[in-house]
Amino acid sequence: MANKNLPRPTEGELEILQVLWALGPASVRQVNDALSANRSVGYTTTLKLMQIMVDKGLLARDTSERTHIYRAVVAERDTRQNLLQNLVDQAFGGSAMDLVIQALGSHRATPEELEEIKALIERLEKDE
Amino acid sequence: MANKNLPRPTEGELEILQVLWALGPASVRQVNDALSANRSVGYTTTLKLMQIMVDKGLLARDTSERTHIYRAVVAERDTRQNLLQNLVDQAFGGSAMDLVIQALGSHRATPEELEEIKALIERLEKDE
DNA sequence: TTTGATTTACGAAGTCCTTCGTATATACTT
DNA sequence: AAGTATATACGAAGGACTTCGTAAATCAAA
Repeated sequence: MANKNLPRPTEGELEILQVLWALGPASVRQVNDALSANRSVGYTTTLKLMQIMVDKGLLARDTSERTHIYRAVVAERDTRQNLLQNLVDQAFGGSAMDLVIQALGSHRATPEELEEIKALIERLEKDE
Repeated sequence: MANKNLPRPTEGELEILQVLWALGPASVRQVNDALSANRSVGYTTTLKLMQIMVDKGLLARDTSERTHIYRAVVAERDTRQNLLQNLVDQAFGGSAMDLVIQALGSHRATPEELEEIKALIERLEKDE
């Protein structure tokens, strides 16, 4: 029975998760190549971080071949949810709606996005 | 001209900022008492953290009396904005609207809040 | 086969964050 | 005045995070 009380990923770990969410299961080499497209990072740095993430339970790996294949254990949506909840609690006094209002007010949204949000609100109001 | 490139506050620093935003300028004793209402924290721990925050430019202090009085240099709204932007960049691929949609969909909102958000959207649509 | 490339494992350095003990100075109380 | 309480300053320990060097094993190429 897997323990689902996984730790919140750090910034560096989040970068690796993004890559694995995009690529699916991948080797250290593949992840490091993807990270290297954005910034300079040593191969063993990426390796070490991914090994630590396995220890933490954030990643799992297949070691049946010489080149180990890693995959994300945590889902992107769940991770986003945890980080969101964390920010709401820490900086918005627990009010997710305060966060929504500030995000809406300070970031440019396209008309399509605004329509999508309106539709979502309609649905929420019906559920009440 | 003050340099406004202030660092992102840590979790512990954010707790102290919340207190100072609520109380206004206050002593270490007052801040520590407020923090102690929620969790056990030593007086010198709070003192040290607040001194570090002065070094970083997050707080300013009046040392004209024996008991120094500290105040937040950064505004609550600006800090929220920075943390929000950070989360959007790190976990939502830069899309603030993806964040809004996830927050709306996964947190309970009161009808009043939904009305407020709808009104905000109406205003945004007129500005387009 | 020998050489070079790739991969994993291990450990250690450096930084940042949190926490607290101790020393020193100042104010208050009796 | 003596002793107690309160405040600041300083340093250091411990943990977490990031980074990388080096060693050992495996594979590929000359």
